[in-house]
Amino acid sequence: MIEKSIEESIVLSIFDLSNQLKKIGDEVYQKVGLTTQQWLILLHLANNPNLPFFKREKHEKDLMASELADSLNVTRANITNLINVLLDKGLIRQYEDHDDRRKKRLKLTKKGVALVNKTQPSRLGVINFLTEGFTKTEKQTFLQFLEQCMNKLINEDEKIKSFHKLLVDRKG
Amino acid sequence: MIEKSIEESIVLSIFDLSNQLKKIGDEVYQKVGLTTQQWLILLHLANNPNLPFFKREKHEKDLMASELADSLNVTRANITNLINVLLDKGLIRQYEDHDDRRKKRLKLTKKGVALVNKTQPSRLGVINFLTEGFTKTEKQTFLQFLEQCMNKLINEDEKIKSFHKLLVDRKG
DNA sequence: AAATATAGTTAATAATATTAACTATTTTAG
DNA sequence: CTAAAATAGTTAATATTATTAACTATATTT
Repeated sequence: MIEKSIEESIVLSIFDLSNQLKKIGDEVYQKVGLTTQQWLILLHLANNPNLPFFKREKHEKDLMASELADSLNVTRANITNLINVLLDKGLIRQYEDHDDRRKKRLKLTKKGVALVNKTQPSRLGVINFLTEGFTKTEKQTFLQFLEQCMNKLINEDEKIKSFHKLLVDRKG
Repeated sequence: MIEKSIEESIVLSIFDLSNQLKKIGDEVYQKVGLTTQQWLILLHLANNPNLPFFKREKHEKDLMASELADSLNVTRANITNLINVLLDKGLIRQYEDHDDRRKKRLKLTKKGVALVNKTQPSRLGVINFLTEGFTKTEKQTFLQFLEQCMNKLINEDEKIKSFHKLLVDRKG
């Protein structure tokens, strides 16, 4: 019998919640012909300051595909495909970086900006509805908690893998 | 320019964190030939009390495929595939419900139980490491927060869709 | 100057999941 | 009590989402 644990409950709930949010997101964005991943790219190009990516690192210049790959935790090849869809739809445009001609930087078009602006109120409406009833302090603690988890996952990679070695070494 | 919002930061962080956790999970479970989804099924069949599913509803009898589909938020057809892999690996077994012959109930085999037990310490090790440094009270508040979000997503479906109608109705 | 690294793309393919159609059984409603 | 609807599971075809590996072009390092 596995024991109750707040910590495991939290992690499993985060998983579940993220899943549900993604499902709902997919349903909504489907109406404008996008997937949640494509949508996230638009949010990045809109410089949404609430994205964890922008909390980790500041960006002066427009983003490029490899930075999006980093943030979304997928391959560059995958980003190429996602970007092509957004280009086709005229939501973003691409231009070459004059300082480094390997790089292509990405920017929302007017149409892209308009779409983000149009959807932002209903996005925030849902988000505020979901999270209402907690104090600002509680929410801040909550956010710190999430950010700590993320930092550890990113910066203490080796420590985490050491836990898993227990599993693999004495297999069977 | 999109404004800073704790609430949006939280939601985007949950998304990001879940993603990272899934990636790490996939890496680890790959070593025993499983995916994160297959792993989650094992956790369900082990009656892990920390799964949101078991907090929402109590289950006396062994689970069946359609209940897993509910919990994982995927189609039954998908569960059939996932289950077949686990059956092939001898980690679970299936038996017919005598009261309702449409139903097939699922159970961990000895091998399945052994695998869950073997991996639980390293899973909990990582989880405790990630979440350390917060008080029990803070963690409880956090969990309540997550559970509130989930409840609203599940029970107040219509309210949420009403936000999105803003988006679709005045399209363009 | 040569070797290595970075950015992006392409083609083939893997994985993950969905839809639709079907069988079998049970429940509901007239 | 029967006909219709609902539930459980499966199968086959397909969609989607993502990865790997090989490649070009450019920049950086040694």
